[in-house]
Amino acid sequence: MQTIEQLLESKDIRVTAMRLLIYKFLANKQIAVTLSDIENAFEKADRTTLYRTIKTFEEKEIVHQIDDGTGINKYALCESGCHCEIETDLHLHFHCNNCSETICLTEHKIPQIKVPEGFVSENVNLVVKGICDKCSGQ
Amino acid sequence: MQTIEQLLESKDIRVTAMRLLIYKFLANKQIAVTLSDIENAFEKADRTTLYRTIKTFEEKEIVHQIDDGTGINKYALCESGCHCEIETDLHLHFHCNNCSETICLTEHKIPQIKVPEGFVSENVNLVVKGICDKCSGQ
DNA sequence: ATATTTAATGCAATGGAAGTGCATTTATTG
DNA sequence: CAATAAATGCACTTCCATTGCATTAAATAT
Repeated sequence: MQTIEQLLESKDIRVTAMRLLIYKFLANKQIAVTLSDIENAFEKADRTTLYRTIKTFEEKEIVHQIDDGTGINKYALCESGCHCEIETDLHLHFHCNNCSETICLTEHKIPQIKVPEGFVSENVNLVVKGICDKCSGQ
Repeated sequence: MQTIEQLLESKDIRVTAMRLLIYKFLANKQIAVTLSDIENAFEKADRTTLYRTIKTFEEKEIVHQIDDGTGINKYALCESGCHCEIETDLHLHFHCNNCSETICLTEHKIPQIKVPEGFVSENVNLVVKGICDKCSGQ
């Protein structure tokens, strides 16, 4: 079990108080969050810092960005074993039309998609929209 | 073979010069277009008109909106037999990382996606990114 | 330990795209 | 031809993403 500090260092990310806080915030969330979500959680911090922290995490593959079709970028921590850079490991995301939450369905891998002759597939984005378990249970 | 006028009327859309032009513009494109693309093609027209025309077409199921992950909405004419409102008929889209064009792969239907217990799937968005046939042929 | 260098943070501003309210023009109906 | 309804054009607004630059904090070299 490695500490967050060790994890960041192993990815060549300098450890700062802000980064630790943001990491912990993401770790506590089960859902993908927007920059605004983070902003609201850290009102004392500047939005640019939060933005750049997330971008750093993304580059270093600590988080992955999710485009769930709402037009607003969301982010979620990569899990251990989440090789988001490898095509065959992509999981899908579920966006709830009721509560607007976006959830990583990590265990649901995206099936191999065939593309026509001449096309080269590098990446796949799959978002299922509907009603999530919490909302459908009402 | 019905005329564009007849098509629009059959969908309860009033025929105007602008709408005919925009329809023809879309029909001539093999790729999905952004509002800016349309704007550039019709510099004399107001952006709002183009925007609302596209929205009208979308509501009446003349075009479908595509979210290809670039953050910019794109639109493409529905083909005959493109029942974009029916989940099982969804086709996938291909976004070229080289030329940034987005193409409807109408013949490629999206496989049935299983979601966990309690989740209700209403809609699926699948975008494959990579290199398109034109760019890979270089 | 201190100077030097490098990276992180904060502030201000910009730009792109989506969307809305209202006045005006154009088309449709009585 | 008058009355009504919809389409168009203009002016804004809002929201989010992104960048430049000055400042502060951290890491490295001396």
